This record gives sequence, structure tokens and C-alpha cells, in this order.
Amino acid sequence: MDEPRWLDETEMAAWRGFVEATNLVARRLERQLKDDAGLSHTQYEILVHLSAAPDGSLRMTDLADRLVTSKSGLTYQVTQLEKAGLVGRRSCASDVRGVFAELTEQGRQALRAAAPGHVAAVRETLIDVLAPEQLAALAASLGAVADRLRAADA
Amino acid sequence: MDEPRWLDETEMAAWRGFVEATNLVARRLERQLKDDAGLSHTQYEILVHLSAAPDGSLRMTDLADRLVTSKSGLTYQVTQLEKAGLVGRRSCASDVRGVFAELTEQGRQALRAAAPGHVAAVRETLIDVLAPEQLAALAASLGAVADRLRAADA
DNA sequence: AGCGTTCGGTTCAAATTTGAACCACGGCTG
DNA sequence: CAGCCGTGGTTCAAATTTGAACCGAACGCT
Repeated sequence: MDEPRWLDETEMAAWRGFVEATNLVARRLERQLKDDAGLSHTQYEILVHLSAAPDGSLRMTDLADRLVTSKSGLTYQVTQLEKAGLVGRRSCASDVRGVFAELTEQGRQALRAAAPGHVAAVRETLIDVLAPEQLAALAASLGAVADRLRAADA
Repeated sequence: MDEPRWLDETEMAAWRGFVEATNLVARRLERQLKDDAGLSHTQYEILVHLSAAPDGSLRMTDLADRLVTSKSGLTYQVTQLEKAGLVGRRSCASDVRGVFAELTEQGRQALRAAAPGHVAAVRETLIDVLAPEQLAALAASLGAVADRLRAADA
């Protein structure tokens, strides 16, 4: 039970900044998407990931991993999107248990419609606030953080 | 309806890194705090902010702003913490409507008990992953992002 | 083939979060 | 001082999120 290594000033600033920026940005984007496109950020991300997949579909578990969300949470959101007609469920041929979530044409359109406003908001809140070098450094740092946590889970 | 300025590779890397790191770190810390101290990150943050205040108490609205959460969300969590005996409510002398949330001695102890493990987890997931210069840059960048969003709200 | 395990998803109940509605009160104007 | 508008907090219903329990199916081994 020895004294832990507390955070020095810079470390604390980095951590507080991370927490604060995280919350503020999340809140801002959540609102923007909801207002302009009627989608939650989670839902938007689901569409983005599916759209990025070669055939517009991904296995539920795979998708849940990429989104960093719980399996049950994904089940819920996919069901919501399914009701809205933006994604569909397709069962897997090689594994009866497997389920693919796939983007519908309507889902693709919804994403196309929502993207410009979302990108603009992302620029406004994060990207355009920073100088190119800062941005590159941020990408490298956060990428490393993410990779490390991904690796730790495995 | 002209073509929006999409994100180039670095910008996209920064954004994806932000989203991914954000979720992974949040998830990791949430679990750590819950497992080791029985507190949610939100609750922990409430204790931290109160502890940082000169007299260990803050007005509800003020606290909600700092935490970047909704007023109703704060009401809920303060009620939970009150049931647990970690914070108390005190009414404001100069403004009958006002309510102060204040740290109890028990709350102070809970925070002291939880802090070491939390700091260790923060180091492990974020701080110690980066070099000092990276950390300084991160603090500056995220600080700027947060400040900008704070200013935008006002 | 038989069997114990792990996997992929869904279901379920419980905890949290959010925004809108609401209730007083504080403060400013006329 | 009455009339109004903005504040500070809480309440309420609805949406989301999470982990644990569960079910059937796939695997690995004997």
C-alpha cells in the first residue's frame, strides 16, 4: 500500500483535457446528429462501419468489437435501425448461429444524407481547431492508446 | 448543397483515433472503478470536483456544467451518492432555490480509497503510453478543443 | 458417436441518461 | 409594488446501456 505515482501538472492537464474534450465533443455531435439526421451517434457509427465493409455487412460480434459496445447493446441498436429500414439481418450460411447486419439501400442513403453535416461538425469541434502538426500528433498518440487497449483485451 | 470538405487521411486518423480511444478508455476505467471501488466514473468525477472545491461543496448547476452532464442526470447521481452517504445536500442561504452538493467525510474517504487504483488505471491506459512531449502536445490540443467548445456554449 | 466447452446472439431486469414539463423564486421594469 | 421573464432544481416518461442468464450450435478430444 505504498504511495501511488500521482499525476504531475502536465499529466493532469492531459487527463482532464481528455475527459473534458471527450464529453464536450460527444455531447455536441450527439445533438448535431440527432437534430439534423435523427440518428444517435451510435447508430451513425453502425452505418459507417457497415458502409466501410467490403460487402456492406458485418457479423454482429465483429461489429460490436469495432464499435466498442456490448453485444446486447448492439442487438438493441440494430433492431432499432432495422425497424427504421436502414439495416437488415441476414443469417450466415456457414454458421447457423451467425448473423450479419447489412446496410440497406435506404441505410446507404441515410448515411450519405447525414455525412456532410456530421463531417462539418467534426471539423468544427475538433479538426479545424488544431494545426496540421497538432492533428498528426493527436492521431499518432490516440492511435497508440487505442492499439494498446485493443492489444490488452486480446 | 456543394460538396463538403471531407477528411483527408491524417484528419480521419485523428478522428477515428479520438472516437476509438475515447470509447476504449471510458470502458476500461468504468470497469476498473466499478470493480475496485464500486463507483461509476460519473460518481467518481462528482467526488473529484467536490473535493477540488475550496469548501468541498458546489452548486448543482455549477457542478453539472463542470461534469458536462444534464441537470437531471446530476440530480439522479447526487441522490444515489446521498443514499450511499458520500455526499449531502445543503440549501443555499442567499438563494432559497439553490442547492449545494457537499462531500461528506465518508465521501472524502471513499475518494481517497479509490484514487490510487484509478490513477494507476489512467496511467496504464493513457499517460504512461505516451512520451512526455506527446503528453504535453495532447494536453495542449485537447485543452484547446475543450476551451473552444466551452466558449461556444456561452 | 459421445461429451464437455466455448461461441454467437438474444432476452431480461436493473441502472442510467436525457429532454421536456413543471414549480418556485429572484430580479428587473415600468 | 405588480407583472414578467430567466434561473435553479426536481420530476417524469421514454430511450439506451449493461451484464448476467440462457439457448442452440460448433468444436475439440476421446
